Amino acid sequence: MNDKEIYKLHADFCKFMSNPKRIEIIFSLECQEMCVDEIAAKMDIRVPNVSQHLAVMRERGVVKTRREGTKIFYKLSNPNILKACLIMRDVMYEQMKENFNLIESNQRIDNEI
Amino acid sequence: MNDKEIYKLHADFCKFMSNPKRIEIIFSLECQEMCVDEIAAKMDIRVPNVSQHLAVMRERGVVKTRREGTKIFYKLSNPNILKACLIMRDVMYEQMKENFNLIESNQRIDNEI
DNA sequence: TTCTTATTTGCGAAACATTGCAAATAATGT
DNA sequence: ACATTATTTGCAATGTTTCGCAAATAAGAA
Repeated sequence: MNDKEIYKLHADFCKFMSNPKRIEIIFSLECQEMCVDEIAAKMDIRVPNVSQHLAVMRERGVVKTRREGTKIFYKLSNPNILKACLIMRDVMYEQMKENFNLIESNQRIDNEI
Repeated sequence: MNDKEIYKLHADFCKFMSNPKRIEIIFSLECQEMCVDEIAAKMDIRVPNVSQHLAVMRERGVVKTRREGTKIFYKLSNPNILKACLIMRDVMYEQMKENFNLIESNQRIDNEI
C-alpha cells in the first residue's frame, strides 16, 4: 500500500467529521448506546436519514452495532474517536476566541484614530 | 449560538480531514513551513489545486501564512490539529488490524470445516 | 515600465453527498 | 400466517466538492 492510498483511506475514515449531523451523532453516543429512532428523536430528524448517516459510519468502523430483538444499538467503536473530535472542537474554540480578540483590539484602534 | 450551529461550525472546521490531498498537506507541514510550489512538487499535483486546498484550510484557520518576498509560507495554526489527525490514523490502523485478524481466523475455521 | 516568479481567482464539467419518501427487510408477538 | 415495530434500501432531486485551465494579481528585479 502506497502513501496516496493511505491518505485516501485516512480521509475516508475521517469523512464522518465533515458533516454536522454525524458530529452530533458522535457526541450523542459519548456516554451511551442508542438505537436509530432514539437518535432521530433526540436530533429531530427523520429515521431513514439517521440510518443513512449511521451506515456511512458503520461501513468505516467508526461505530459498532448490537442487536436486541428488533432494536439495533449503536456505540462508538473506539473512545479515541471522541477524543479526536474533542481536540478539534477545542482548537476551533481557541481559534474563535483569538479572532474575537483581534476584532476587539481593531475596534480599539479604530476608536483611537 | 445553539447546538446545531456549533455542530455545523465544528463539521466545517474539520472538513479538511475528509480529503486525501488535504490530509497529505497537513502531514507535509508537520515539521516545517512550506510554500505552495514546494507542496505541489512534493505531492506531484498542480499548483492551483494546492492553492485551492490551502485556501479552504486558511479560511477556517487550520493553517497560517507568512509572506517572504513573492513566496508565501504555510504552517499549521495549532499542533493539536496534527495530534487529532494522528489519533484518527492510529484508530484506523487498529481497525484495519482487527479486520485482518477476523479474516485470518475465519480462514482457519473454513479450513477446519 | 516590463519581465519573472509565486500565488490566487473564476469558471465550467464531472463526481460525489445529502435528503425525503416509499417500499423492502427483519425480528418478534398474536 | 398476519400484524407490529425497528431499521434499511432504492431512487430521484438538489446541493456541494473537486479539478483543470486560463487569466488575474502581487512582489521584486532588470
